[in-house]
Formats: sequence, C-alpha cells, structure tokens
Amino acid sequence: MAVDRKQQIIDAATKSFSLFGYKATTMEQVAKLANVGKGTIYTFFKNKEDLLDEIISSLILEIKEAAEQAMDPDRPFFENVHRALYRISEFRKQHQLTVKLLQEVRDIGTPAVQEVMKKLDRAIIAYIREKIDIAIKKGEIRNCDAEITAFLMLKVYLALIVDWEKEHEPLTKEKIAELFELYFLKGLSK
Amino acid sequence: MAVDRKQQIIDAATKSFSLFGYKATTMEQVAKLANVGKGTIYTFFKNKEDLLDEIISSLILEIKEAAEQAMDPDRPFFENVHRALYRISEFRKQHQLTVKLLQEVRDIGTPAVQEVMKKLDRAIIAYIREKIDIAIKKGEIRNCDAEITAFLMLKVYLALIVDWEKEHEPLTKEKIAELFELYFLKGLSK
DNA sequence: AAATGACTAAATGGACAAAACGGTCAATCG
DNA sequence: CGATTGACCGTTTTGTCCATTTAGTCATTT
Repeated sequence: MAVDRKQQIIDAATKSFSLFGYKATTMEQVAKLANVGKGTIYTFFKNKEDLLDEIISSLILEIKEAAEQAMDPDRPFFENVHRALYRISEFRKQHQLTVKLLQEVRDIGTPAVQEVMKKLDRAIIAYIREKIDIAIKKGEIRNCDAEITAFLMLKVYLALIVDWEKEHEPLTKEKIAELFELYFLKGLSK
Repeated sequence: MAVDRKQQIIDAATKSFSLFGYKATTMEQVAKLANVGKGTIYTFFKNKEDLLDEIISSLILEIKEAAEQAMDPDRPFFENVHRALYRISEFRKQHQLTVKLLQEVRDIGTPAVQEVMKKLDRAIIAYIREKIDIAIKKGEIRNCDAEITAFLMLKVYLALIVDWEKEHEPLTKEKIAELFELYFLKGLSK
C-alpha cells in the first residue's frame, strides 16, 4: 500500500500523547495529525485505550532492546543488571511519552494511563527477573526469590533516582552503582 | 484546671481527622466535639494546619516509643532494625489516623497532609539513621552512608509491605525479616 | 471493500449563585 | 480581668445549570 495507515495513526497518537497527554488528546486530533478520517482509527483499534495500549506494548519492546544493548555478556551479572536498570531509567527520563504519562498519573490519575504504566512496570520486572533466574542457574548469585528480587531492585532503583532527589542532591550514576552493589551484592555485614 | 481544654481539642481533632480526614473535618466540628467554642481552638493553635502538625508531632513521639519498645538491646543490630521497622509499619496500619491521612494524600493530595506525612517519614528515617550510626560506630555493620541506608531501608520495607500486596499475596512477617536480612545484611553474593 | 465524517449519547467545563469554610474579634462570662 | 465564645467577614468550595466537546457508530461515498 502507498501509505501504512495504521502506522500513521500510531505515529500521530504517540506524538499527541507525548505532547498533550492521553486525556487531552482527542481522537479527532489524532485523525487529523494522521491524515485519516476518525472512523479509520476504529478499523485498526478497538478504542482510545487500545490505541494507547498498542503504543505502550511497542515501547516495552524498545525498552527491552535498549536494556539488552546496555549489557555486556562478558561482564559480571551485577554490573549488567545495574547497566540495564540505569539504561531503563534513562530511557524513561528521556522519552517524552513516558515522562508525560507519568506526569498525567501523578497530576490527574487517568485510570487508563495508570493501568498502562503498571503494565510497563510489570514488563520491566519480568525482564529483570529473567536475568536473575539465569544468574541463579549459572550460580552467579545466591539462590533467592527472583520475582521479589526483581521487584525490589526496580523499587530501590527508582527510589534512588526519583525519590531521593525530592529531598537531597541527586546521586551520580557511579554513586548509584556503588550503592546498588553494596546493598544487593555485598550486604552490610562485615 | 477541671478540664484540659487543649487536650480536649486535640482528642476531638484526632478523632475527626481519623474518621473523616483532614479536609473533610471542619473547625466547627472539632469545636463541637471538644465542647468548646470555635474561638478557643485558636487560643491554642495558630490555625488548622498547626493543629494537625501538633497531633502528628506527638504521633511521632508515640511511634518512636513503640519502636524503642520493640527492640531488645541484647539482640544484634539487624534484628532490632527489623523489629523497629516492623513495629512502625504495624503502628501505621493500625492507627486510624495514619491510614486515613495516607488515603487522603493518595486520593485528594491535600497539601497540608502531604507536608505532614513527609515530616513523619523524615522522622522515621532520622530515627533509623541514629540506630545505623550507632551500629557503624560499634563496628556491627560495614561503614556506609547512614542517611541513604535509612532512606532505603524504609523504602524497601514499605515496598514489601504496601506495594507488594497490590499485585501479590501478602508476605508474612517472617518472610519479610528473612528478605530484609538477605538483601541488606548478607547480599546476594555467594 | 476500505475509508469517511455527520451523527448521537455521554462526559466535560464554564458561569454563576448558594452554602460552607477558616479565621477574627467585640461582646460575654466566671 | 483574663478566658471563652459565637456572630460575623472575606474567601473558597459546592451544586446546578447549560453549552460545548468527546468517544464511538454507521449510513454513505470512494
């Protein structure tokens, strides 16, 4: 076909969601930006929520790819997890779409956006979990509940990057790596 | 004096804040509950916010006492930190006031309540920090940034208790203690 | 067969009046 | 006379319209 209408719509919606947020984006706006009739959107997507969902699904793939690229198979497990998590959080910070949607969850709490952000978190946790499972099998780390560990790793990461800055000076990338290793790898025991 | 008017007011306000939240509580309501005129409140408290602030300040003292009681000087540092944090989180869960106010922050985001909850968090972190500082001095744990460690310990605790339950079965007290020790004390290295 | 935009029911937001609110202070009370 | 009070004030919040906008449909067009 001359033009991929579905891709046009996705591009237009991504742009508008990034710029104005989910709630403030109207389907007519998306249609205009995509140069299609409003009805056409509904031949590809069940509804507005489904449109956002598909966009986030491909964003998840993008994030996974970015994380995968940040890792180096020759390096130890822990450095790689740090690299992956750091890359993921950088990705979040740099991508207009995630920034805008996180802002929308904070400020308005749009249910559809909340749902989709949970999905993103779950995907990241599942990804880290895979890495942990492999590391356990390889004997690189102590045996542990991979799901809880992945969950906590993400929490600690976001706490160090997002929450810490609310009341203190931001931590450098190196400091974060150091802290991450201290708490998760070495532990506080002497 | 026959009746402690200030205490009456504090009791009435605590009850009303616990039952209806900060925003939904009117000063007239507090006055009625306390059996005083509305003006009397303002002879003891600068304004509504100040009233909440005093209540939280004494709550902080209560929490510290509860934590102190939960600890046992004969036990190792780590067990005590776990006991203290667990006691604090139980305290939060059981106290209607904190439950209601946390709910209000989530649902409405009342600025005054947000502020006072931050203060509560800061107090808990400062308390844990003291314990960490002592443990470092005594050589019970590795040298580390006590402020960041206290911050992370609280984060991890709340994550395990509050956030984990949102998508999984709640963890038992024993499991939490075990996890806490695993990540913070031992680390994942073999 | 694919694409469209006029159409509809439902949701939203702005304008405005009424009610409720936090905080003050002159009058009252003990 | 100092402690206490509730009527009072300016402001904010709430409720209620109604006009506009919106997501989603579907008969019509391409």
